[in-house]
Amino acid sequence: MSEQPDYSRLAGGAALGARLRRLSERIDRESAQLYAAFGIEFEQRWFGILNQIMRNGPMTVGDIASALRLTHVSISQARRSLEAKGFVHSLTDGKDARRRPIALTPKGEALTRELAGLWQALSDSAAELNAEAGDLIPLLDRLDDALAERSLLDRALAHAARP
Amino acid sequence: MSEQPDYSRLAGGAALGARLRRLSERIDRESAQLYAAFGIEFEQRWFGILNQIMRNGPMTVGDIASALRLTHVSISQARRSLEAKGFVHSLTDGKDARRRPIALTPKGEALTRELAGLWQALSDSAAELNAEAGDLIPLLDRLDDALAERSLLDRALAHAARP
DNA sequence: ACAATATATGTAGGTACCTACATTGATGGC
DNA sequence: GCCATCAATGTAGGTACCTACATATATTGT
Repeated sequence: MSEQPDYSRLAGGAALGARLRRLSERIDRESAQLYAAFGIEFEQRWFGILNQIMRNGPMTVGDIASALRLTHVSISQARRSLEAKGFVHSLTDGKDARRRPIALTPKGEALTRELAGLWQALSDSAAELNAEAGDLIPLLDRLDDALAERSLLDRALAHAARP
Repeated sequence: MSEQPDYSRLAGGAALGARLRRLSERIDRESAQLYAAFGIEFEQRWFGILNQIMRNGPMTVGDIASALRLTHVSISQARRSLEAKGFVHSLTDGKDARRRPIALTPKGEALTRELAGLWQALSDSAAELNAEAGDLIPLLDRLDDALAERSLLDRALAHAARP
């Protein structure tokens, strides 16, 4: 079984989703390995949330979800695990009892300080990869825009109607 | 909560994994919606496997895994569900009893014929998106190459060592 | 005032992958 | 010939998301 070609690569557009997934899996996995190498118990899905709270102070589930363009469910689930580990706690909003803003605990603040170097290293490495790939990121922006303009589903329905 | 900016986009390299994941989730999800819209019970993860068998005839789990650059485990799990639905069946290899090549059943062949139009529509739509994004795919190739050259983990460890 | 509706959050269960480990069968050295 | 090792596949359990649905609280119309 010597060196088979990469068919997802050959397939072009047909495998676009698979390729994006494969790359994101790899990046998430290697990020996890980096934390493990330093003996830090950290889940990559926490990154966006902690990053938001560090920038903006306590934020609600809904606000974090729309900032990160994820569902509120993902944020809610991540909060539960962050809370279980003691890195965040929930505040109460005097005006609206439905809102329970997420805030860092002292332990959470210590974690963000401990991780600052690794986050910088990951960010630098990603920037390096982006440069070696010929500045991929602006094209991801444009793909986001193209999908916002017209969804893949809409496009595919149109193509399927008049093939 | 009017129109928040997309922070994963603003974050540049730091959120590269998250962005790739978000895009792949979206593409997978909308593909699933397309199949559902036509009342066809099809899981997107089956695509690469059926595509390989259609091109090459019966293939083993291991060969499909290396062609698609996925683990044998993913292929093995997908086989189980494809087999349960009656779309594929397992052959025996006279020379090596460990190998159990996966082959299409007549029902599986009928499925591939039924889906040919939708697959073409998805492929055309992805090509259209790729063009609107400024020809993203060659840059994904280069990102794959850059990671093969030196992993994100290696790079991040180096950056972390001398910040 | 209060029902109808909208918003914030949560739970259950699903998806497409993964790592770690187990099992079975082939193969090479002695 | 047979044991050690390697190769092909499978199982258990995990990850970072998701949709569909449920609950609690606020807001709006009459």
